Amino acid sequence: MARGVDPVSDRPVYKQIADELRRRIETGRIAPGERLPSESALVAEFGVAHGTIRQAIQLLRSEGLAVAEHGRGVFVRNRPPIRRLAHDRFSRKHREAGKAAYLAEAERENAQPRVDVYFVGPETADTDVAQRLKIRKGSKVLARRRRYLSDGEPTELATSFIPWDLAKGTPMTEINPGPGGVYARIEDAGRRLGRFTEEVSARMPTPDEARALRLAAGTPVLTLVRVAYDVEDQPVEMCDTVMSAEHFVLNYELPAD
Amino acid sequence: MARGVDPVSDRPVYKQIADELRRRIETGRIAPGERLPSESALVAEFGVAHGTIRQAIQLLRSEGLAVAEHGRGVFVRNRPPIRRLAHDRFSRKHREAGKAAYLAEAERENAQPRVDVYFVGPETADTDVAQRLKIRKGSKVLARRRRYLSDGEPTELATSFIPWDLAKGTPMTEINPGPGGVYARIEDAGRRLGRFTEEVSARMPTPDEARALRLAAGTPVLTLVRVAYDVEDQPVEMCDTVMSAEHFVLNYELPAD
DNA sequence: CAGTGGTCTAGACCACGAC
DNA sequence: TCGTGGTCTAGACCACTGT
Repeated sequence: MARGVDPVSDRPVYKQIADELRRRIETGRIAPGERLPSESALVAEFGVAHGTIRQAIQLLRSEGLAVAEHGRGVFVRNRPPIRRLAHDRFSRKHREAGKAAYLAEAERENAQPRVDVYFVGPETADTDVAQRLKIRKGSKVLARRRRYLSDGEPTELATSFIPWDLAKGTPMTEINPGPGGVYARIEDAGRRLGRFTEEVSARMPTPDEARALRLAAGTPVLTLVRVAYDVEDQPVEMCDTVMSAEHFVLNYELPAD
Repeated sequence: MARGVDPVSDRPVYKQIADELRRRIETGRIAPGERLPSESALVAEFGVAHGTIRQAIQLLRSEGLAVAEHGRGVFVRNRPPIRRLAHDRFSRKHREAGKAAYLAEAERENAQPRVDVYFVGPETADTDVAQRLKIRKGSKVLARRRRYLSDGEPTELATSFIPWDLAKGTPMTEINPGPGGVYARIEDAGRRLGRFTEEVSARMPTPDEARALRLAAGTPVLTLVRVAYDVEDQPVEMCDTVMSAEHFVLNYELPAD
């Protein structure tokens, strides 16, 4: 054993090696974006087996400190710039200016926005959707499944559900719902919006989500379920969102009374 | 190779085994809380090496589907009941009823609340704290570091910072700040609260956080930074919170205007 | 092509929990 | 004590990236 690892310590060797590499990253000795020594170099340096080095690197990857690229090397993760969702994201003034929320946001961030629309069409409401929209399970709803990208990098998967009676025959059923987005069309249909509720949580992504968001292993997702209510407090839309946690900080404001 | 795994497939064997086990979990063939077959049983069943089985199980653990207990076995994770933070968490009516936010919450959940106070005393503001409290970096602040538990299970780590001029000589500097909590004492000091902002994000825990919250490997944390402002919009407190993501759903309400 | 990370084997020994 | 998961070795071969 060459340097830094104590084979008789209680702490497993692979964790000691991870500690040492983590130290190098945190002190900037290996800067963000730089490559770690290759596995074989680390085998030589620490005098351990290939598998042990891989365990150490696996640990750093699960901590989100490093990303491996097959055939190229293991690199120190450079944290991408963070997007901030303001609490006025759904303010009427943006809708009236003809901007959907994500466009208003992208403009503020000077990022190139893109939306991949996966599916727009009728589906039947499952238990969760039905409960939140206060309709019967199995009722027809309009589903809009899409992926948002910023400067080409996927940031967010979103699915909206709108009661079919409200959506049918309107531009909501089109790929592009027009200026101001779906919320503007809901107001066009005479349902003035009153409030939104949002439920935020976090978890590890499913394999599908990790692929669609191009997430590195060990990156969690933020999940957000938003329900829009009209001024009579009837739910008119719900939106289920899965976000790459690294790209987002969600901002909220609460009154003290 | 016994069943289910195709050694010539593109998909690595360990992933195929993880797929098969995931299927058993998702279909309920192995119910939440139940034990998976032991590693040696799986070695026999799939006809692969020990290390390959461990890779498969590692994958399930990183997805949060299974937890390993040394010497006992690997168990299907049973999702714990979820706590919900209402948006009226900091309403004046709770404060006036003499309840700190977490107590009002625990009461609603019928859970046994506990707080471990790690430290209460003066510290100097770092860049982030100073910026949010609009004070000079290095200024003296009161820090209150604590851990919240619900029915004995740790759920949340929180650190509050209060400008020293506001806190000194008040019960805020005591372990127990009295009925209604720190926010009630801030109002006692003549700074009526006007609003709160909250910033929510998610990430993987540091090793320290994982230990203090007794997190299973592969469980992310929600982080929340709250700043309290008085009616003159001066910041009076900030609170940095790290929560076990499994235990929390954060609820917010947004106006449409 | 050489060098990188990714998968897999066969075996050894250790540490923990329950009986 | 026995069965469980955890660590580690030494070596093989594969898949991807760059030149």
